[in-house]
This record gives sequence, C-alpha cells and structure tokens, in this order.
Amino acid sequence: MFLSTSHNKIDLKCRVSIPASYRLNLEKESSPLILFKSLQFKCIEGTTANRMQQYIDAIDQLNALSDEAAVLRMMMADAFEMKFDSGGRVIIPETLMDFSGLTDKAVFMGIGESFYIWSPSEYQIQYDYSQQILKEKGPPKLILSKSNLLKDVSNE
Amino acid sequence: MFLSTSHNKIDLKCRVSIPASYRLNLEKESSPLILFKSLQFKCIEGTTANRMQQYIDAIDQLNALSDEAAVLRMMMADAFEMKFDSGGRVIIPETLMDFSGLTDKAVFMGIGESFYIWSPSEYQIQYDYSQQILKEKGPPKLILSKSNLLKDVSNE
DNA sequence: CATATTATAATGGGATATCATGGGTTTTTA
DNA sequence: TAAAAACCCATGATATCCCATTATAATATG
Repeated sequence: MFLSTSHNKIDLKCRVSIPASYRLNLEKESSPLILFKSLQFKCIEGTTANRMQQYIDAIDQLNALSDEAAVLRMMMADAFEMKFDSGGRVIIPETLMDFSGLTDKAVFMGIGESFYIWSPSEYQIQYDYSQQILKEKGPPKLILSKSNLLKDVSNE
Repeated sequence: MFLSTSHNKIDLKCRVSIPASYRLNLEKESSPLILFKSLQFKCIEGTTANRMQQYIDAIDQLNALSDEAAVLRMMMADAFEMKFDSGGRVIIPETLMDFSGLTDKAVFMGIGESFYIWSPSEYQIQYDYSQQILKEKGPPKLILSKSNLLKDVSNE
C-alpha cells in the first residue's frame, strides 16, 4: 500500500526522492515505478505496473472510437517507467513537471493502490476541499463487511 | 479484537508502547499496525492493514471525483504503517501528534476492529459526553446480524 | 492474609543505520 | 561536442536498533 504524505524537494536537476516507504512497497510488489498524468487532477500519479495494466484494461472496455477513450489514451501515452539512482531518487520528465505545475517542491500523497505528486499549492486546494466535505457531510458512511463489499447508505 | 483501555507515556522521542494485548492481536492477524487521523474525533485511530485494505478497495468502487472518494483518499494520505522496536513501541508521526493534541501521555481505547489514541483531556471530554448521552437517551439500538455487520440506527 | 517471587510489560538512553539532499565526475545520446 | 542522464560519494537529520532499568501484574509462599 502507498500511504502517508511527505514533502520532498525537487533539485535543479529535477531529481526528487521517492519516499522510502513507497519504494519499499514497490520492492514488495517487485514492480517498477510508473508515473503518468492524473486522469482527474492537475497532478502526477505514480503506481505499480500491475495497477497501470488495470487502467489500460479499463480503457479497452470503453467504445474504442469514443472521444472519451481517445482522451484517456492520450493521457496514458505520457506514462513513464522510472529509474532510481542509488539514493532512491528519480528524474521527473519535463512533460509531467509542466502538466502538474511542479517547480521546486513536491507533495507525495499516498492513496492506497497509487500515489499523487502535487505542487504544494494544488495539494493545499485538494486538502482543504476534502476537509470541507468532511465537515459538511461527515465521514462517508461505509459498511465494511468481511467480504470486502461496499455499501453506501448516505442517501438512505 | 482490540479491547480495554490503558494509559501509556509518550517519551521525548515521541515513542509510546502499544498495549501488549493489541500487539498480540496484530500478531494473530499477522498484520502491521496502521495509524491514521480519525474522521470523527480529535484522536488517532489504529487498525490492521487488512482493515485498511477494505477502505482502499472501497475507493475503487466510487466515482473518483465523488466527495466520498476525496475524503477516503485524504484518510489514506494521513495514514502511516508503523514499525515496532524490540520493546513494542512505535514513534508517533508529528502530524498525528499535532492533530490529536498529544504531548506526553496517551490513552488507548480498544473498540473492536480498531482502537483510538486520545490525549488525556480529549479522552475525558469524550467520556463525559458519552455518559451524558447514555443518561439522556438510554442505550443505543444496535442490530447485530450474523454477517458481522454493524449498523448504528440510533439516528433513524 | 500479607508478603515474597517471578514473569511480563513499559520506559530510558546511547550507538548505529537509513533517508533525504547536495554536488561532482563520467558516460550516454542527440 | 554540448546537454542531459547515470553514477559516485559526502553530510546532517532522523529513525531504528540494542541493552539496561523500572514498573506492573501474576503467582507462589510463609
């Protein structure tokens, strides 16, 4: 699992340390790290090769000629397999830096199966929004059974 | 299961002993310990990795842009996988210390599938509040099904 | 029944390893 | 042949490990 949040520096060579716990998780899954443009937000998403395949399969299930599928394929085309240096750093590709608005600081946000890399300002927006939702609506009412089923009863 | 209450000290390195019975439970489930910010209270919640995986699986079943998904992602971002030292202690991350108002003492409160870590003062507030509700409204009505689902219907 | 004995749990502190970061040097490759 | 990427080593801060000590609970003993 990718969990927790950390704020790391991006140096002049566009190098950034991937949090040790994330690297450990990749090692455990014996997977390289894949970075690509988030399909939902102005940030980079990082994940395992397996998880990436899931995304690709999901796109395949859409109408191949639809605009939606075309857009998703474009996003996926900008996916990169990363190489670590001896200190656990990667060089963030320029297209991803530009897309996510990253400059000198990166916020790593673990969300389970994958993680996001935000610019500090975009991260703050996202965080504040989530906090606001939590205040207004309260915690999501999920019933977690042993069979991993999810039932949303918020409208009942 | 995580049960019973205990008061342990937090030392200058932010180390705290996790109650032996909780550790035994984790060992039985052969699961690491995950700590995260409670979505409901000003306290830390601890649980098994298995339990956390259920929440992660739940995210995939929601619309990625939904409010519920945003809150659950934030929950993952504020979660940490803990490592025990030889004495059964963990180091509480600074963000969790700040969030829950912990300083030098921690109150552990087992609630079954997970447990809470309170500052003594917050614990007292919560305890008093619960006692008051119990007096005013009487015991909550619970439906315990065979499938181990728990649904609180006290507000319905 | 009170007290001694033992085992287990919780705590304290210092040595060691790891992590995030900086900067230099060599090797690609465009 | 420049620019970029890969490789190398150095460093301060922090987490991890290890061993010693104190406290609490569990059992036994006079």
